Amino acid sequence: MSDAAAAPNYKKTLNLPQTDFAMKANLVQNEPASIKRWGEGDLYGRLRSLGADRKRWVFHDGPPYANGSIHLGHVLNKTLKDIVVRSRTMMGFDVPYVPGWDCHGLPIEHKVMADLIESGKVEKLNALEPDARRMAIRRACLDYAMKQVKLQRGQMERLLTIADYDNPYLTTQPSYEAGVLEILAELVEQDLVYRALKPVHWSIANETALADAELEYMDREDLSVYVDFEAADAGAVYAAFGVDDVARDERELHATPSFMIWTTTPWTLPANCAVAVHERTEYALARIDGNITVLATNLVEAIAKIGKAEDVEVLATAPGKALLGLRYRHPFVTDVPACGLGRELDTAKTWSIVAADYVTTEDGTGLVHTAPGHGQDDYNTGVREGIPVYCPVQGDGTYDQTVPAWLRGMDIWKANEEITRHLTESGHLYHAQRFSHSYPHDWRSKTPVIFRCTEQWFVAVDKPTRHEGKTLRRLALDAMERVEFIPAWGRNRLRGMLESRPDWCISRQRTWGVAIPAFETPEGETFMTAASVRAVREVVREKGSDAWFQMSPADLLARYAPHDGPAPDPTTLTKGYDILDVWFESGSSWNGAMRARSDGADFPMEVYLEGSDQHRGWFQSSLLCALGMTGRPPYKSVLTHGFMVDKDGKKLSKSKGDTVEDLFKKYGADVVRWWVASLSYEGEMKVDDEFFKLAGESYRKVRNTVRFMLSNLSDFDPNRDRPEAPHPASLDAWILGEYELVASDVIEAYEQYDTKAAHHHLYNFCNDALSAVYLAAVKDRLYCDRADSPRRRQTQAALYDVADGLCRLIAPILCHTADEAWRALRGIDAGDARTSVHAEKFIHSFHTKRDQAWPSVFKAREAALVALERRRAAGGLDNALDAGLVVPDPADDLSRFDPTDLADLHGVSRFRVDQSAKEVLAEDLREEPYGFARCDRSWRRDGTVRQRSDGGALCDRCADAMGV
RNA sequence: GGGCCUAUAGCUCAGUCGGCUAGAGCGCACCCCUGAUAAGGGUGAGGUCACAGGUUCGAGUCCUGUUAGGCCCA
Repeated sequence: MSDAAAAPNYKKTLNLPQTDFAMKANLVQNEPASIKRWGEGDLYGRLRSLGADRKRWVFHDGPPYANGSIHLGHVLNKTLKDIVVRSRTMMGFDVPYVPGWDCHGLPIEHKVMADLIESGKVEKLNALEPDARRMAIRRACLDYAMKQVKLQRGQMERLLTIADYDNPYLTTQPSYEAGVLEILAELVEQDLVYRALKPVHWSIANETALADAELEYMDREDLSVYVDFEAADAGAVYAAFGVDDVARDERELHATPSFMIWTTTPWTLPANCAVAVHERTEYALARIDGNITVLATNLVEAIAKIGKAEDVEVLATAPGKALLGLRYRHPFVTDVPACGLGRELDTAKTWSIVAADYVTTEDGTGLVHTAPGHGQDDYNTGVREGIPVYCPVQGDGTYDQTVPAWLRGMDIWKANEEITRHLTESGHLYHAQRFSHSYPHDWRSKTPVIFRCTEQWFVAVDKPTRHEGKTLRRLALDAMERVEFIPAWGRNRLRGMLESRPDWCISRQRTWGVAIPAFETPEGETFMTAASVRAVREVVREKGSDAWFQMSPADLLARYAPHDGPAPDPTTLTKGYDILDVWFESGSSWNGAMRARSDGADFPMEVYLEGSDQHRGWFQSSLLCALGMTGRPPYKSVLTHGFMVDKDGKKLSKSKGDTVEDLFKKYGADVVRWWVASLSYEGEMKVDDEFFKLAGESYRKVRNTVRFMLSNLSDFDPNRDRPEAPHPASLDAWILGEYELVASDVIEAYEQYDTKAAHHHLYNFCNDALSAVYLAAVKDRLYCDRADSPRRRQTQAALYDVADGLCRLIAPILCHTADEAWRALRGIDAGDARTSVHAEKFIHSFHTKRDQAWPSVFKAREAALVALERRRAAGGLDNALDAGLVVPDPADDLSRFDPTDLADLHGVSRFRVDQSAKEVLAEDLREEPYGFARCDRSWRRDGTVRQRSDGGALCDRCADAMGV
């Protein structure tokens, strides 16, 4: 009975772990096999066919823009969506998921035009008739967009997302375009669509409006002028500064004050209609070399210096708020036409002081020259205040006939000098100087662009709709109360934007999009009614939006029925060439994609899930479109996520870091998804190579845990070997109970879209409950018991159930690994593409009965492990199997448990309960007077160890297993 | 400049209605095992809860301000 005796090598007699499920995941190679298998087995189609008796839960994909490779933002968004879709499916819902792409719009047109210019084809193009030219551009755009869709689709599939990729919705599909025009018709019918002026960047050289992407900012030197606008009512100005008539007399303030403005575009002065101040800025009534003028207090000194003034005095100060409503006289204009289509004008406000919060005192005078026809800010102010949106500049850069005679027909750049000279002569000019600044230029002609008002189409948000007579804004604000926002602050954010948003400008002067089907009569009247839009819609439904560019007005209106109302003779009409804002298109997806495919059944959708930038974009455009047509919001819930930042929390630079494809190659999609699931997506998320490495390590922990379970089930057949339900005090009952707790936590987390919590619970279950506790404890019986011992089979049954349940729980996140593991567990043939964990439901419970005293066991265990560690540190007792534990049990909780189970739970050879003990005693079994020998096979110390017939020293259990 | 949001251990995150000594995991240190082995296990050290005020018997939590950062506007 000596430990040192040469004993047979028992390793081969153990039931050691065995599995084909590799420790090394090799995701880069194996994930594509899963994708292929899911495709061959038509997983998406099969999930739909499962859905016959399931409740439908419709997820609606926001369409990414079809341009370029997907980036980390797409990875985040698509992974979160996929986790939602897969988890809701496994909860037992029918969750269709139609992916979409936003295919129209400027970025694509821009790219295509740049390519055409580069390849020299643009000359040929320009020689074509306008419609033929537009069609040539459109064909090139469509071609480009389809390539991008194909590229992105492949990358999204590589991310292991499941969707109806063979049947996506594209904003270029005729049926989709018809759905867009349907909404437009509904809005037109309610008289919500109107035409009005709006400032745009305008290229004089090309006589066209430009988009932001077509601008290049270059330095330019302009004449900047400080101009005095004479007050219309001197007394009112003094009063605003608290200087009453008595005080004026006393201080001999008889001069008429002026308001001093500053501008770098003197050519816009003829269009001046107001002066803006900031309500909270302090303004001074100052005397500068005899002239009394109003300007921001903290700029008085600097401006006096610029004009080389010698005598400067601040007479009084007042907040900007006090100046509001004061009138002034334009230095050379006496009449402004009442222009500003679509809005009532308040002519009394022309040439008065108004408030604007963009006014600063960083440069200028603190009083901002406001020409609503020539600037975005100015325009917004003009619209808000009801002052004219006056634009006397024509497309060729010359003034029209509404300006003073000396300016008519003059080129605006020449006018800069002329106006300055005129102001000098009339005594309105305080100072003029050259000023160098960054100024937008036309990217093609390299000439400076101007802001100029053009006619655009708008959707009114403050006009009554047919839905209880409420305005779109009112409907939208009301809807905020009914929609669920995750996180909740999304509601406030959207509400704030809805409260302050202007009417929606839905037109663009472009080619790549759905044309606004407006006609013009020979008299210059616009013809667009609900019926005419619907007539065109029917043509578009069949032939696509190309029809607008290919067909005559008469053919486009062929479906226009007489009872639709009087219409102009179609043969006299000409077509308009504005296209719809792409946000109007994507905002119609609930109709053009989802309702169209379900006969109207899939509305409203359960959830929209996009980045927080979409509060301004898709969440809002979808909401307005849906409310306008149906009176209802298109979604029940809005879920938003934040953006990626670098490891220091700074904005992510586009050029830095790995591409998405690099990530798939370096880590595999499951690791990337595991990382995404761990993020606090509601805020900013830090991204760095280091985090993917960490995610890889924690992924491996999960994978190894699953692998260990699988490897101990190689000889287990659940149909053949499953015993009765485990005893409540057994380890197996404990782990099944733990599984049920984690399943409940994880499923609840999925329900609440809390991927981080799901990730956390899953990882901790693998790491703690399984790896550190249960699997460590049951190793001995799995390895050393007779293969078919009831105790071993009991544990295998628990392992099988837990592995089965766990594979399902991780499936929405680790969709490749889960399927691979689950198939290994079930022994599914590699060629069988029709079986997948993703078609299964979550397992909530095994109806396990657990002993109430388990918490006491783990409380005692904590103390016992500390005692054991102390004993080890004291020296001589390194191997826990040489140790025994004597544990106090004052409440008599532990006696119901099997001492062997408890010993296994602590990794020791013997566990004894002593009700009277005060503290845990870790004893060295080698010092036992009776001699606790070590079993050569199980390495445990046990009173039953004896020399056996095969020459080894074995415990009874091992002797039985060996049959000796 | 405005709206919305974020800040807790070296890192990623919990922390409910304001209430015991602020918790996990990773990492780190030390140790064990060598029959999960490019694995597994144990113990331990880490925090002025961004900063400054305020409310309260009591504040990580509520209020105000500041700083840093993000999204959207301007």
